[in-house]
Amino acid sequence: MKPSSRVTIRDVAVAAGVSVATVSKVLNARYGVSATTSAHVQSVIRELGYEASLVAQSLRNHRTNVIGILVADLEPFSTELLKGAAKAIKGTGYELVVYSAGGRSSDHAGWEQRYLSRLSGTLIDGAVLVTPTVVDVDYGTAVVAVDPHAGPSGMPTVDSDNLLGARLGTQHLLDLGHRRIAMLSGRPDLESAKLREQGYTDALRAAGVPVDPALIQVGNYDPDASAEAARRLLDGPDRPTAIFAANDISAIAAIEVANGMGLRVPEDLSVVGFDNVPEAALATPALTTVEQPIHEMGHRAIDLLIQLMRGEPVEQTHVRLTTSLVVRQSTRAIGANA
Amino acid sequence: MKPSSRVTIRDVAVAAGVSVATVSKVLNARYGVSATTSAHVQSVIRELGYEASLVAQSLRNHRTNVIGILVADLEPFSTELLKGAAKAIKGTGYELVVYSAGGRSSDHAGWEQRYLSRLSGTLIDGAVLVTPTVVDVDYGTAVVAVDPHAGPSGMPTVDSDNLLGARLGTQHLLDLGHRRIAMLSGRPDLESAKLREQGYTDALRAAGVPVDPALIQVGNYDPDASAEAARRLLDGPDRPTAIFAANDISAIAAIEVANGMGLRVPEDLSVVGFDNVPEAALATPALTTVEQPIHEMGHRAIDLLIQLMRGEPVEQTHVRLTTSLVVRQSTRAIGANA
DNA sequence: ATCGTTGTTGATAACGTTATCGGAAGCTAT
DNA sequence: ATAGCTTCCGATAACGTTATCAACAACGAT
Repeated sequence: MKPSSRVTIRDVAVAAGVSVATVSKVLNARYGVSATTSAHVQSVIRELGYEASLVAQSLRNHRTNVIGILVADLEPFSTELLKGAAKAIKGTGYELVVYSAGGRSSDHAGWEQRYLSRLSGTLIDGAVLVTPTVVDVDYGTAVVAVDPHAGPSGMPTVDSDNLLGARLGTQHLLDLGHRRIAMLSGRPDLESAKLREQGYTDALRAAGVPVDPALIQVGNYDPDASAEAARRLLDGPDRPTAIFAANDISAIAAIEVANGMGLRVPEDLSVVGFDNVPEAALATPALTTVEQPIHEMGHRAIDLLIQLMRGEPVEQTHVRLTTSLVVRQSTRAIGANA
Repeated sequence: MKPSSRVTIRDVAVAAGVSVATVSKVLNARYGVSATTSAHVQSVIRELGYEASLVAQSLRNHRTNVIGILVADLEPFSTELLKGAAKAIKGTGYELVVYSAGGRSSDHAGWEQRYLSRLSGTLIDGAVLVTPTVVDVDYGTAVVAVDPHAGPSGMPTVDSDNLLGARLGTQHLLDLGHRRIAMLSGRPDLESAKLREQGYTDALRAAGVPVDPALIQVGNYDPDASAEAARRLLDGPDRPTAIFAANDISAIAAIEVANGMGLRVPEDLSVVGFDNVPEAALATPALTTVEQPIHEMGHRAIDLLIQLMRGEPVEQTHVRLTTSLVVRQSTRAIGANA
């Protein structure tokens, strides 16, 4: 009745009256143990509820059967990705560990490098990095980057067609008759943000609508910064009639700001987001947005990683999935009445 | 140019021309290293990109600063819980590890026991168990159970008021005039499922509506089993006009079955779910459901766990949060036309 | 009787890290 | 000059596990 400390392999050995080496052999079904001892040891293992320490195992054996998913934070995008990854990992025999330092990541770029150094070689056999900032390094382990900040490079990546998606989102607003369309852009240092902004300007130019730099404000993919940027956009004299936001979180923040200023969405202002996280559908009004197939991105990242870990040849190391428009209630034709 | 293997503390020591002990002292800011050596070692550390192995550290020091969240699978409920937990952990200095064996858990009950044995003592200082089946054991580590299968017992727990929630959901259907209300129940071995079923029967009895055992079918919290159960319910001659499902996944499965049979929701059949995961709002029609404050459950679980780990006195070891009804589009007054 | 073979078991090193302890060197006070 | 003190550094054990190798017994074959 004092199971206060872990039961180790040594406890099992003592209880069974054998050496730790023998217990280890039984555990790993190694040759060289008599049937009777094996049975006895197994019963002791069950009795004590012994389970080998993952940590000690992985320090000794450099192969664990664990895949790590390294995220800066557990926000909607990364948790959706987890669902897809979890589905992909079923039946593969691998286990999944998600690691997050919980927001401490903002202290410095290169968090993924630190996490990876801390975990790779021991604990995990391979890793999926979610929106990493550094991808040009040669890590020791098998690694796949999802939505990397610098775009596809040497490292295997999975991302989606940000350029197309931004064109679709902007075109949707153009089709509804909007001409003063603002952009709530993402973090300027990230490839995805650049592409989304470029898709926006491309669509405007193709439609013959001049691009007004004053209508592009940085929201940094962040709710607070986006709220401020939205305030700047909506406060001016010549207010835009629509906002294309670089992600759903920014779009939702913009809607809140608009409501606070007495503007109704979509009657007075149309808003389009990007990502299609579940929260987009929960917003009021439900958000029209550009969908990234996040589940599939997680699934494909795991598939690709497992191929790499097994040393199998991979047909393509850069997987790009398509994006599409999801129309909900936050957009409306200009001038249309309720 | 051969960073194929991990850079260890030994590599740093050699490169800096000191012993591993000294490097360790520098890393941990221990007393007994001159300022000049310390600076030199630190520069070498930066240069090599060295980061201490979490595994080796935790094997040696039994205190890591890592909290584990152990889940059977990464489905909507547990991922929502993660978001709340992630918020709670910010600024506490703890890191977060989510562990899942990826569906392998179904092979045997007691997965939480195995996971915990595998990780506790090493790697994690404390754990949050999500819907564990066994809670009466005295684990060695600090542990908090969320939504435990057997209801609150000796172990600290966080759950929500399932009984009240089920009454609310059923009452909503009664208020809409429904009398033949079916129940798609959960896994019979789980406390939460029992309470939800009891809330359903309580509400019916209080309204003077007889409970028909044929209208209670086991959906097991599982989409496939729920689809079958829904088929049984809707196939009969005296079809129910409403279904109260034990969770959102079951409810969504039921809606799909109804659609497949040519029944429209909510015109021909009203459906109420339980949980209010984001997927509920994404369903068509958007699901009326009983909300559990899942984010807050995750937050409170982490708060409680950290208190326990720090040995602080806790006011209450069993936290129960309230549930509430969220009305969306999947329910309608009986006989009402579109 | 001796040898080799087979079957079974245990002692030990190693994985990467940190805490403990002892020792070397430089200094001050006698 | 020597004793004592301080400062700095390195050797080593230990955490829990597994692979390697040696030891040992029993046995049949020569």
